[in-house]
Amino acid sequence: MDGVHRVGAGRVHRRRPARGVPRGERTRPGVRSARHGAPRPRPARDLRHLRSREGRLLSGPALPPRFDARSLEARWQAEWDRGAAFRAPARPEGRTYSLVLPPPNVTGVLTMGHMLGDTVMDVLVRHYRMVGRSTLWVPGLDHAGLATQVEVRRRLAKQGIRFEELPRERAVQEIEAWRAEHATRIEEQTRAGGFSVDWSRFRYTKDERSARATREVFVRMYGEGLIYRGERMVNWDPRLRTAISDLEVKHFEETTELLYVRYPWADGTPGGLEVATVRPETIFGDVAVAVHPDDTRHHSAVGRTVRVPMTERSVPVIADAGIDPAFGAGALKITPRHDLVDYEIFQRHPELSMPPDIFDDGACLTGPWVPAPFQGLDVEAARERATEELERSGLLLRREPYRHTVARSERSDAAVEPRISKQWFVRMRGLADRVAAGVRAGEIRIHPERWDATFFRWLEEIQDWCISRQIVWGHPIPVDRCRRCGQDVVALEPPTRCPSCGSTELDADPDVLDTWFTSWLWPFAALGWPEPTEDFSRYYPTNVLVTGRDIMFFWVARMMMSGYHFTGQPPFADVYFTGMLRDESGRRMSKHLGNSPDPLDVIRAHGADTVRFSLVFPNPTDEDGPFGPGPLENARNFLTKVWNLARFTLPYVAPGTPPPSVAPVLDATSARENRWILSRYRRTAEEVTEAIRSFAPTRAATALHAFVRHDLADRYVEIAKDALLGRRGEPAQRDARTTLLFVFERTLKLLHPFVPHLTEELWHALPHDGDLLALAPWPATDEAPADPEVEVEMETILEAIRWLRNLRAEEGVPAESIPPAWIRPSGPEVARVLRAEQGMIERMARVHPLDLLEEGKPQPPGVGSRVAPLGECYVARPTAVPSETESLAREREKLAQLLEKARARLSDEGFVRRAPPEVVREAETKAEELTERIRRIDEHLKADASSSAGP
RNA sequence: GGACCGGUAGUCUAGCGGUGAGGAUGCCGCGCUUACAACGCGGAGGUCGGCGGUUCGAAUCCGCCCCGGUCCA
Repeated sequence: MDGVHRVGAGRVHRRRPARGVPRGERTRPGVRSARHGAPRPRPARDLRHLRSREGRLLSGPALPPRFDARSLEARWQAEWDRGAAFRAPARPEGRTYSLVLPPPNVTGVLTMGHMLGDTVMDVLVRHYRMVGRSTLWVPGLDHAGLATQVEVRRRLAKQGIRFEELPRERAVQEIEAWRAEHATRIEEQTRAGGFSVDWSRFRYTKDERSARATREVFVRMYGEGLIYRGERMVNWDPRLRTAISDLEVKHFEETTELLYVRYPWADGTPGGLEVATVRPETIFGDVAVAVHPDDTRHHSAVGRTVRVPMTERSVPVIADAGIDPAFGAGALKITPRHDLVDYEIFQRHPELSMPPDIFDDGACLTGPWVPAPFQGLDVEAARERATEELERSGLLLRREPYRHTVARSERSDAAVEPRISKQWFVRMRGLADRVAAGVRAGEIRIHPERWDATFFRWLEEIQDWCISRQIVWGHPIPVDRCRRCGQDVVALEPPTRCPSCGSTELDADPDVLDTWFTSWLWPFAALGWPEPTEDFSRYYPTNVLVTGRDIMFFWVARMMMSGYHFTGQPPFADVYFTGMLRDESGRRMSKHLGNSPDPLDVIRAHGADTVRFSLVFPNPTDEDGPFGPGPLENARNFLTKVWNLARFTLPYVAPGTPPPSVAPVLDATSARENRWILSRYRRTAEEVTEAIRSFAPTRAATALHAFVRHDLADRYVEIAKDALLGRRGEPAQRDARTTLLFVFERTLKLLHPFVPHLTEELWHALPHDGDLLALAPWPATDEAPADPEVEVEMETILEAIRWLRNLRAEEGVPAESIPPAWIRPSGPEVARVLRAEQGMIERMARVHPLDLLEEGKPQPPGVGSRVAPLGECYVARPTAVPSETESLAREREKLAQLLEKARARLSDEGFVRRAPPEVVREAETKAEELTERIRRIDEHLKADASSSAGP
């Protein structure tokens, strides 16, 4: 039976009970067993656990000392599935909360970065689900056209197959095979994380419905004039032989050689123009040499003609203000087909005509203008050959190393060849303006806000988007071209004859669409658009989009454009950008670097909850931060703490105890710690709720972590033990038990969005109301009373405990001994509180008896002392120990410095006159308090000196 | 070349005009205590990147510089 868990078979209902309907009979915690942890190294501990386990058996069902994350998580994931807990209702009642999971690329498997985003989304979704919203989280997958084709091409190359040589159909088959493998892995990874997506709504960007949406959008935009076909300068990837968009180009600093080449005068006069270039192989495409009109060095040259080196062609020298006179010798060769700047200059000079292309699709020299010896050479070879040739002919004046930026294709790493080419484009200006206006108006909010500026700048500088790709894998461009009259036919259904000439000879456009041309429709296409589906009408617009900053422009901005344009609404109300994870050596984790571990391995090793928590705490989810053993261990320790809190709580819950439906009602006679922990709980509930709703998951997790560890475990539980065990009478025991159960149960609810599996397990071990914690109501934040007075009082008490413990440690009081102690309170209020909780202080500080000294009474003999803000503290010394003079003197010095600072401020006229009165008063009080404490230290020092001088 | 973001103990962070600059982790000391050694208690550790300025008062606001990162050309 070892390791087998039974979770109340038949207790989990298929459906969430309709709201307002009384819930079914309360369930009792099931009996469960679990594998115990690995054998522990120290025998002493084993003994203790044996004892504790015996104790548990007497008081009811026990949780094992350690939890087995793997079996526990698998079990609850199965329960959630069985209960269809995350299936969004087709006809939601009340408010909805919806979002799409950024569909991961089928290119590979998920990285830890995906886990981060998914965790943030799940925190939001689970919270809003518990709040009672009808939630829909749509999972999906992106066909990632070019990226996937590159991966498959690489895999085939390893088998010695050239992708380009495969027939189109066969190529698509290969890619489909790849997709099938990776889709499974990606789903497995997502499931392992326990993310509450609605798998029944799963979509793929290349399924039939996405194809329809894509086609619809293209046809519509073509009709509106927002899509056009044109001959323009594009980024050409010569390795993949396709155009790519501006965003798919990355710039790198590289050092190459700058050549100074003489273009001889065409009329044979000696000399010529000195032209600097890093690309001598493009000389064959030159149509002119340009200089700046104000450049006096070249005034006489303008209008003359020079011979293009290595050719017999002559070209004019022209003047253009676009030339930088400081570059090289101030003269630039103009190659309009292969450089954007040159192209722009060319367009300003109608006297020039467009030359033929000198490169083929693979960037090898070709065409009528290229001399025979250069025909067929690739860029590298041609550059080398041209340099040699120039040198040989004496036209190479000099060469020097030159640092400049080189454009490379993101996918293939090949140097991008700017090239004039006929492609399909989307007109972006109007779309971008609508988005900018929407974001400015607050229709969409970006979190963290600091990314606004980056976002707007890009929208302002936006260029038209090249959407056609000369590859296999993608949605076909829905255009047919008439072979007879050349007319483009753009229609939803493939046409049979040309509408203008009637010809039936039509050729489908061989190109496919950029993958983002489908992805940008995701928030509504994933909900069924353009069909008027129930999901679309009820769950669109979505509430939030969570993703990495790296696709802010690729995807997020474009989704906003398409959302506004096609649905008339922003696709989501909030955008949240997560940070990037860094590995142990501080490098960013990325697919590219291959330094992200497989999430599935990490989850198997540590458990999904541990991984999730380590991703949100302590490093902010919206900033780059480390992921590795440190954060993981931290999270694991915290979860163990929660587990053990449950083990502690359970024995105090008598069989038949009802679930905590309301906060315990505690009057002023109830133990102070109970009122205190309720108040602290309330503040935590408020903070957690507020933080989640303001997209600050880390702040919420931090608040929970601090509350659980410091307030609940370290303080409340320790203080309340006596009462819980019944040593303080039955009413006190009842109060403590009710309070503990309430606070712990509610804490599990607050923790659930972060660590769903563990909390689900523990919640079921306690009295609870409902079938699944995942569907339980989120705690109302005003359920428990806030009691600021008690919080202040407890602070004083905890301070006293801390000072006494500190004294014990510093005076070398043996751990097992319980010495007498004294406090001389600094005021009546402190005295009142300390007197009221003398017993608590004694137990917690391990002193006995604790007496409060009145003002003027002498300090007891043989004690160690400290002067704390709340008063003087004394603990009997174990034996004769070294004088405390030294530490007291150190303390005095510190206080004296502070006092000096305070006095300096108070004697500053500007401060007294201009600072707000309450700040001045505060400073005065502080100075008085410090003076008093120093006076008392001085008294001690005097007494000490006289006593050590004595016998 | 143009911008943007960040720089707080060994590490990660909170604070964003008035605090004795919080917390986590790591480190050191002590371990009594049947929830927990994956733990408890205590401690040490900081010129808040540097220099100027504004202010009665600056980690916090402004300017310049240095370092790290990112985006755009």
